[in-house]
Amino acid sequence: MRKINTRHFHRATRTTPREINRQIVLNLVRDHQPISRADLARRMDVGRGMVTSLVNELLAEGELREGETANVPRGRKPKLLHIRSHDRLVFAVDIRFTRTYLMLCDFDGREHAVESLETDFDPGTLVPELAERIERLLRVHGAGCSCEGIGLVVPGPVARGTGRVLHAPQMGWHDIDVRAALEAATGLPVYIENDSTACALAEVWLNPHRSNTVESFVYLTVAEGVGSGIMVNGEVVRGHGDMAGEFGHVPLNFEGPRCLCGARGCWEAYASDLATLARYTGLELADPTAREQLRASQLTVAGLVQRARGGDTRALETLEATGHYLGIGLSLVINAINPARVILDGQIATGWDLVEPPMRRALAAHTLTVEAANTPVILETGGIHPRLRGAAALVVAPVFAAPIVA
Amino acid sequence: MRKINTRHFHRATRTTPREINRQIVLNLVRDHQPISRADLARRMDVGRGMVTSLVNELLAEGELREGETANVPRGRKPKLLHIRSHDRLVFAVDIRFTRTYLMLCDFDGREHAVESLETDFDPGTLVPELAERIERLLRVHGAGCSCEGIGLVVPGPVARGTGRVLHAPQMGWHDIDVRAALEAATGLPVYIENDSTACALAEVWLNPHRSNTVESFVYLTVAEGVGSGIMVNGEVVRGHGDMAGEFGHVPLNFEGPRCLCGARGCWEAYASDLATLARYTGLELADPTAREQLRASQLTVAGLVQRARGGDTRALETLEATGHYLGIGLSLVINAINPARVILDGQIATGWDLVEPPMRRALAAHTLTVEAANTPVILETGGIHPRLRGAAALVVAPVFAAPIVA
DNA sequence: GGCAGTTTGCTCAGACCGAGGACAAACGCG
DNA sequence: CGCGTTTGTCCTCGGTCTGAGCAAACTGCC
Repeated sequence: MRKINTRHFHRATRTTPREINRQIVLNLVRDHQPISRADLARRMDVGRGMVTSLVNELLAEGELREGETANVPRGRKPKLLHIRSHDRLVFAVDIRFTRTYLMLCDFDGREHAVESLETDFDPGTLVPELAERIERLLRVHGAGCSCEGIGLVVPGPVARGTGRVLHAPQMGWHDIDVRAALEAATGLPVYIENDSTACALAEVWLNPHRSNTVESFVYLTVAEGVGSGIMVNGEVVRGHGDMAGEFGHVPLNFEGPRCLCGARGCWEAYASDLATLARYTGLELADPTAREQLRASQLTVAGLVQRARGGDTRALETLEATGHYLGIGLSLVINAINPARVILDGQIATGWDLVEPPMRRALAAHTLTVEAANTPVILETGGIHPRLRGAAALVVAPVFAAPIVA
Repeated sequence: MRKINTRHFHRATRTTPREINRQIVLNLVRDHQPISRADLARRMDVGRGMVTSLVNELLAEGELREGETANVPRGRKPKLLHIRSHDRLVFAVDIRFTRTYLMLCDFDGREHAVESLETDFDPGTLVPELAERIERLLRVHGAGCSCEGIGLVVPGPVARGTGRVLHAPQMGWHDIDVRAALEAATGLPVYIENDSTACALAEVWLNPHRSNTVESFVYLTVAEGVGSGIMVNGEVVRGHGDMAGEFGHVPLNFEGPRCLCGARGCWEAYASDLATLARYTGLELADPTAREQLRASQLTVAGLVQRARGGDTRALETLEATGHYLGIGLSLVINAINPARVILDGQIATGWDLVEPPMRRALAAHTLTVEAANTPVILETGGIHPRLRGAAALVVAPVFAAPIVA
């Protein structure tokens, strides 16, 4: 139940019903392809005549494609409809601290080519290099195809209106307009979003397996830090200053250990991979030299899981502690948002059988109902890097999104 | 950008544009009344002809009312339009632990009559008594008026689909269907919601003063416990199991003091009125006899504020500590949701000048940007009980809500 | 009082689109 | 080949927006 904003609203015109039904057809084809016109008419509860008219429009626009005819036991054989996806290309770019990843994929998110490069923190160097690679990939793989745009994922909050990167401490970026720069350099439309939010969007827009009825979930990324993308009522939560989803820096214990952000007892300081490794090695997370030592040691959480499985009891205890803290942080997420599920991405997932029991115990202690405590946690198994999928989703989503009315 | 749910969607029909524009007219009149047809046409950017047609429909349905003619410097004088509100009555019912409040108001939320009764925990006794009082009030005050429905607010989560009260520990209710009972007893439509959510809804639907463009805020109620209603992207957050907004039981410090819910270090255990008083008196919150002692002492937070102003340094320190804990809890809310503002209701607001500085310091320490740390906190000054206004909003909102399409 | 200019509210033809029925095409089966 | 079934298209009808045109109402000025 939404209130109509009387300062900024979208009046219905003559063409509004068609825009709405057009998008419904598009989404029905996407979710049930291949599908016949008659089947669409049944699912939409309209006459076949209207479907014909809508489909013809979408075929003319190149959104749909008519495929083979189906074999049915009785009657005329239907011509099946598909989303036109194989010759529509999308670039996904994931800018990270160490390396920047670049994927060329089609409209279904199917990977065509992936490459990566060392991240240059200066946008003046990074953007031209990206543009050059994109142009080359398009020449090599994009024969006879159209390119719909570039999805760009950055490690920090992005201003929704302007597309400027507000704050990316890892890159040393403050209020940088990479989007406009890349758009100018390539001539393609660029969509930008912060990493966690993009992963949540990918879960909705580029996940062929899971049901589309889940309208609220939290996408949690546990790596050097803890990031989260929030989906509520079917829409991403960006917040007033585009700073929502910073669950990594909620205090679990305001008398706890120092976090990199300067505060005490942030969730990150307990449950991130760095925190887990620091606990195992006995190093102090807030100490820069200790962090350097940690990096040099080549120790990873995945390695810790292997050690634990190999009989290293201290590794096991460390992981169990991480599970406990993960549960306390999750209790906070669940008490706040009560999502239908939590999706977890990170190396910690490789040892989930070790981590989950203490996590569930902590969750049970800090949530109000058993249903909340049993909120499903789904491990991200994405073959493709989830963030690249998120970047691709940025380009795909606007095409299928519900029209804005009222 | 919302994805269309292909299992459950709302197709556009011939009448969809009119439904949309009808609601827009209704909302424009509500926000700018009194307003002329010509002015509506200008605001909507349509011809005056269409406005005439829409308005005639709304007049016939009794949603609008034609009032006096305006005095304008030039040209024909317009006939001004109003929402028909004075002869449309709404009952608001607020069921609380000690007493149950009952308000008769009009469609603008203007109070006509208020009364209260001792709360009987047995719905079999409470509902008939409510129905009797509602019938009597309608006889006395409702001459020539229609009654649009009853808004019912309860202290606990409500199942969105069925309207059953899932869990109201104060009342000893578990999975109780008060709504159906009251509907059967009165013959009026009953809308039910939990108290915090209803307060948030009232802020959107029954607040003539504040701008309607704020699409995300958190309504915080600090009393015996800490409750919260969350508004994000213009819609209330109920969560998957209708348990969202339980910020009161997020752990601030998992090694902290025991909370009534059984866990340790809940926000409630630090910042609720009971927690503040316990800290002042040195009593243990988790101990039932201490709680009884506290109740018997007649000490309130408002009283504590007076003592602090009178020079009681320990009262001042206690309030400042509460401010500190309030800030830590709010940092959590702000890191998670990043709302445009926080609305605060509770006795603690009477001493806000004492409480805010330590609150802001704690907020600054635990949020990532200065904008987030400076999130405005607005004190609820509602003359009418905010929860009664929330109950009334439940009846009013559906009339003005945007239609559901796609 | 009469006239010009302005604003409001209403009417009406035209265009767009959904609703629903009619019909040809395509196909399997006896 | 005819029958039944299913698909896809066509066409008319009615609801809604669109935009122009017009009468009504009002002020100010001559």
